[in-house]
Amino acid sequence: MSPVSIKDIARAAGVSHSTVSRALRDSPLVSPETKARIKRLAEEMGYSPSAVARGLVTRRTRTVGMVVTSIADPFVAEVMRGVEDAAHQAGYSVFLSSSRAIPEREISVVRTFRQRRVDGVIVTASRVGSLYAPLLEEIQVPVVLINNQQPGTYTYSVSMDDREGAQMAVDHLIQLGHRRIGYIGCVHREASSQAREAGYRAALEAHGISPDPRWMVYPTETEDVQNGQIGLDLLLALPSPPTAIFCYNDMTAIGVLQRCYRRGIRVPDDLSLVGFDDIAIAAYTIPPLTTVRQPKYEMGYQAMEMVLDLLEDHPVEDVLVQGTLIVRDSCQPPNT
Amino acid sequence: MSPVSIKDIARAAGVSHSTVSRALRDSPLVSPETKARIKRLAEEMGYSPSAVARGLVTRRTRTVGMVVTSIADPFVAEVMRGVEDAAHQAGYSVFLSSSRAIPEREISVVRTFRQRRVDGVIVTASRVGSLYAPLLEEIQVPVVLINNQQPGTYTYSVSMDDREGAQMAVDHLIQLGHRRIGYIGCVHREASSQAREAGYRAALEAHGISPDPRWMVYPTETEDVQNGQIGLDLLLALPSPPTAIFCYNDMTAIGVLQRCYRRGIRVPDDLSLVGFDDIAIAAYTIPPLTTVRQPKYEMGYQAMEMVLDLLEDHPVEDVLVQGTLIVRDSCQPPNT
DNA sequence: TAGAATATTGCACACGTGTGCACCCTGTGT
DNA sequence: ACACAGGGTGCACACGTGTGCAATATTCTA
Repeated sequence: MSPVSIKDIARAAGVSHSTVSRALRDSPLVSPETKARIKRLAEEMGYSPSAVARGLVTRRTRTVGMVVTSIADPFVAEVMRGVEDAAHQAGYSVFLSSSRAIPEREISVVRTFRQRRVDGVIVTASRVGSLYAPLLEEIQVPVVLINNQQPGTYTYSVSMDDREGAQMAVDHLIQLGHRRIGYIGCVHREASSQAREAGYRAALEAHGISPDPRWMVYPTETEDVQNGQIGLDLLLALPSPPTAIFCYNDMTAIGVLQRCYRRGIRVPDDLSLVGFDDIAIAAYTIPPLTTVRQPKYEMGYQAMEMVLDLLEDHPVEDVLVQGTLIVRDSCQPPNT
Repeated sequence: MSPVSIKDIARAAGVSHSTVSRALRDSPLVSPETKARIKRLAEEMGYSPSAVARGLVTRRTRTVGMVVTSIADPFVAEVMRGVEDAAHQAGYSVFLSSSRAIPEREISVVRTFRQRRVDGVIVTASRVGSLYAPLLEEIQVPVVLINNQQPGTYTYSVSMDDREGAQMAVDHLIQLGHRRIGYIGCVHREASSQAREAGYRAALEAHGISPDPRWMVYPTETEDVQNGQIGLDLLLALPSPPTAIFCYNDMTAIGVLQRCYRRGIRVPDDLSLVGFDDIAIAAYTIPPLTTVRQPKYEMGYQAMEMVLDLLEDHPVEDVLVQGTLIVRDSCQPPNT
């Protein structure tokens, strides 16, 4: 009925449970013969050590909690892959919870992780709510934030160099000959959107182009795709509309693509487009999307490694990763 | 340093830890006054009950393990959302692990879950490996398989009616006037691909069309997108190629779309296309994809609910969910 | 051969929580 | 005054594992 414990094995082997415990952990204190006998017995009896009992006494659960705003987000999914791989490799398990950016849910998620005595927490939330930060302090375990630097005693971060990435993207458009370039931002991720806009401006200014304020639009939809659709309409309504658009992210670019299709605008012939993130489908849009790749998997992997380092009191410092420009087919020189 | 326990509270309140335990669980055995006092104290001292200690004594961890083949799969992501929501609502937490269809990894994942003493397991693996099934039996907790019926004492399933869904899809094409309809299958998900093919044949036969064996192709790539690309080439090489194609799933259809774009074939003008799954991007492809929706979120939600029912010894039976035809813009009557 | 060093093993406690049972105290009924 | 009921509380044990220390058995040294 109930699973076999070391006591059961001890009884069967005619030794104390301490000896069994030591034997199974390969302690040198146990004679080779009894060790072998005990191990064989454990195998036969189908013994599976209880991580929960072990966690209770060692005060380490070998567990991390991962909070995301949306499980279905393709960006987040890649990060999760990285986290899970690194965790698995180190013998850790990961709890997954989504906060959906709902305050009460954020609270309950963090509280749950605390009760579960996770050894660390990894957060992939574009926006760490105001009441969220103190919560994370309270949990008393290492916290690593992805793409969200925050001042805090226990919180560290691995994040993307948004500014630099954006600059690369826009620079690419300028090299192709574009001069009027739009930017469709995102109001819900203020920090990163600002940083990308800064990179956008820097690229333009580096080439002596002074950005027209009307080129930068910030639709307020919650769905990125819709932001792209609306953003395109906004930009095309301008007296002399941009010949190229840099989008906050790939989903936004997909919205633009969609709207172009509806309006009969050809990409890249009539309009060039570059995205951000390089999510999986970006390679399969029509046309395939030129974009700035964030090393999502690696970011997740590194975040988990940071947690592990933190747990072993190794010195750790925040990580800033660089993006890569992935040139596909959504850009070409302006046609006039 | 170490978190406060009920013993600490007991000391502060001048009572035994038993009383604290009872007070915090709202036992009627404790007088209202002491109960209030203890609760206030617990609050002040920042008490957070240890789920691991509780799990040890109650022999219930309020935890489930979720195994998926790939975390990044958009289908899986939606299922996970459902599982996590239902779990959260019931006060359960979910461990996430990916098996990547690697046998040794599958073993290690299941073993880990067992050690963690999860109360149940949910598996979303298109293919439950041969050595996988006995493993799941061995774990001694309820197991719910998604889209993968398996005979087994402890395993239940919630799955999609592939045959019916496929039939709807193909019927739709026939109604539009198509007579030569292709099917691009998937060799790596044998069961579901066969079922969808069966639905495809049934639809054709119901309309007196006897399917040409050459209309059904099974590329062997591991990536669905590539299967679509190759599948299209195969079908178009036929003497009189199909005017419409039913794809194993949306990613396959996206591959077809991609290839059509390369080859200058217009969808739906020159070729009609229908997918399967209705993953999020299906609404944003160019053109938006007509497809059969699987209620992914609901399937995950139900799977979790089944686990909960099983844990309370409620009678449970396998679930077969029906798909819905989502008509978008990738189909139209044949143009000759 | 005695004493000491060493190799094995068991005892007992700890981790934090839940719970059956015994105990105490107070109030009530006769 | 006594018996009894019943509410409130503490004792003690359990859950499964890890570990310091003592105890025992074995081997080595002089």
